Amino acid sequence: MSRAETSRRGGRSSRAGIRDVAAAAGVSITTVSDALNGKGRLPDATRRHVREVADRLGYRPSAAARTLRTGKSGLIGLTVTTYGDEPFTFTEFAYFAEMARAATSAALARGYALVILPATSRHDVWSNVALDGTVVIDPSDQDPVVSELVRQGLPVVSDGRPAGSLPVTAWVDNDHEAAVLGILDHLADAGARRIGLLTGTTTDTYTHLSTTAYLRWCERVGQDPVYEAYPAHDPCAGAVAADRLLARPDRPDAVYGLFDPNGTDLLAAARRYGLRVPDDLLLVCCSESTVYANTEPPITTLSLKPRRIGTAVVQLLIDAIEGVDSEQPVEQVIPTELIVRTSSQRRPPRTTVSPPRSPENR
Amino acid sequence: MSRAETSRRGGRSSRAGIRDVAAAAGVSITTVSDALNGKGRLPDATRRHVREVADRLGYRPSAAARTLRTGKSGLIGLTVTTYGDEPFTFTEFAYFAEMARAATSAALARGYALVILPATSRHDVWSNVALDGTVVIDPSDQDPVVSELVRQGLPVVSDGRPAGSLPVTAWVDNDHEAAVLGILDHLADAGARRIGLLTGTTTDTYTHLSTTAYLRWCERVGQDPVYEAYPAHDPCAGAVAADRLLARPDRPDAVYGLFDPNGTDLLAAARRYGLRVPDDLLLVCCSESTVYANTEPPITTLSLKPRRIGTAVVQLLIDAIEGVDSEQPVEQVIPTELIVRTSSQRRPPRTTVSPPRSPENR
DNA sequence: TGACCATGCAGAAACGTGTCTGTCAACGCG
DNA sequence: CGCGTTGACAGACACGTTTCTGCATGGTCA
Repeated sequence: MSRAETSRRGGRSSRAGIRDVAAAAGVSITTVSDALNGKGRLPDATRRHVREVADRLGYRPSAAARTLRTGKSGLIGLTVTTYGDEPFTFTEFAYFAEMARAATSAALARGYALVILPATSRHDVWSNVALDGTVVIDPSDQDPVVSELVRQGLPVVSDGRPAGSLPVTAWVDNDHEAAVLGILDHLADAGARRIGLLTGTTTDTYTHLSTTAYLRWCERVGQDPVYEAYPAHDPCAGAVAADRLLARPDRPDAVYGLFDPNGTDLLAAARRYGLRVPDDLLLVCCSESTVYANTEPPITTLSLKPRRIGTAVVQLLIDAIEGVDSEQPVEQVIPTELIVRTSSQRRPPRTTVSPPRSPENR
Repeated sequence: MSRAETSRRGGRSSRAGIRDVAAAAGVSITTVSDALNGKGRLPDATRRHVREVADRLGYRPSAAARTLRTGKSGLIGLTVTTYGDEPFTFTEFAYFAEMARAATSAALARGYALVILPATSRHDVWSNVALDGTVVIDPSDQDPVVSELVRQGLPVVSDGRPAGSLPVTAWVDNDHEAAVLGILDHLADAGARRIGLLTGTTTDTYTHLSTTAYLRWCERVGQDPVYEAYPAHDPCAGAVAADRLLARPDRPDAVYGLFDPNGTDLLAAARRYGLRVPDDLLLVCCSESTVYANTEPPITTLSLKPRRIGTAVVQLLIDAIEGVDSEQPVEQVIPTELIVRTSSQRRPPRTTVSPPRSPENR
């Protein structure tokens, strides 16, 4: 007791520890711990007394000590794949921003916090933070980071179905093939005769699945594929690719762009070539941005529902962390949403096509 | 030694600890720690030997134990102000996304990781994570979180100059008054006779400083202020406010919008009223989005340079954490950048639009 | 040859918490 | 009255590091 008092380094500099609270309340360390965590069997009077003393001393339990003892840190890693020199692209596109935001909210609601980590990092950064689990966005084939984490016994949940035989604990994804087929059918219904695709050169599963779905659709309906691919992380390359697509001799009369900026790029290219949208060219792109509601004309977009994905990923991960053997499948598919606007309707109905939605789309 | 061996809970489940490495290498714990951290005075042979054994065992030091011992976690909190029910708005606007991205990169480069935390949270989330310091975006007046953190002795650096007497360690901001004055002068030079403002109803310093700068400019040049204010977090309200501004009897012939979506909203409203941009209406808005390079017409934007701000904030914070008494001032002002496009030039320069190239160019 | 220092390494004390084990008193019951 | 049981709490250990202190050894110099 007096030892606990004097073992403090003389000064009052250090924050109050559990020993100080115990001494001030006249009880033992065990009682303090039990009282604050609601664990043991204590009379309410003691519990209240200890809590009041702790508040008065401004006691905050040490997160490091708690983590060391319990083995749980309450931290979840959030990893995004990287392109080029920048440590990560994070929010090149609105998708990541929305997804990360939803994931953070969901984690917070269950008492966890998110740590942003780069996929390509030296081990020192990763091992410097105690994680309970990790969310991986779009893991690449044979991702070494994922393998290492799984080897350490940490749960890993991925946004995007893992390529190859990546041993993730669970994953969440859209049905990209169904989404692309739906869009192509939608465009064909609107009168498109030759549908082009603006796609990427990267090998992630989203690009791959979408492109092969397009190719298979073309084969089925007997249309020659018309597409341009470009490195998706380079916005300038996107504008150039959009221009090239509309400059082709076999110019498409409808285009689906896989990436967020494709809409404005295609619109600008169409203007350069004197093509009217939707009269001469139908347009759809995959985007989470609200700007496409106010462009001239408004552009039909496919939403991957990143909010729902981010939430689902975190729920799955925390369930795995806390050992809740959820009976749900470890693979979860989130439906996409096609927001139909003027750009994909050859004969725009004079009624408001999409009812004025509230900003809150749940 | 044999005790360390048998004290492991029998199974091989647990990860290898420093004791296991020491035993396997035939040295003491001290030697292992020194060898891996490059601390003590050891012959290179021993150092190499220990490192090799550690690698072979897949040894990863426990971040929790290290944090508990050293008092440094390598974690930096990132807090953004919240509106309404959602835990935070994070990336309502591209600004936050860019800023957070730059901050993460800068932190990673110095061996730190960022933890996303909400400003309005119960203490349990905050005290569950051991932070070395915190970045606060746009702290509100008398922010209780900031006060609490400072009281605990943690460095706090804010993005946005702190309102009131908030005791932050340092802050970084733009010179918003100068930026607004520069835009107003730019618009006046382009021939604007009556400049309107689209502003917010919130009380953050950005909105406040920008609005007062506008009002003072109006007073100086003898123009009646023409502005509409709306809750900036509600995108629908922004569209409505833009419409209202252009529907006024004293309709402005130039508008500056303080928030990111104002550009497209104003453009849509102008179209509704048959106003041509820039002939009938000059337009500038504050945005980090690249979509304004490809709108019709392209819109002049003011960039707050969030990348530079995010980097500067983190550098300042880590300097404070590591006790680098930087001789730099604790207040750092980042210059803004006006990206002049067609929408703010009454006589658009003869931009050589790339002519429709022949389809044959490969 | 003894004093002294540099070198290479081991032992043990923290860091602050959660929790297992155990003690002590009171109490019901035969 | 003896004894098992239960409630309320204290003591002590473990979590896995970092680091302070200290011991042995061998070489150098007076």
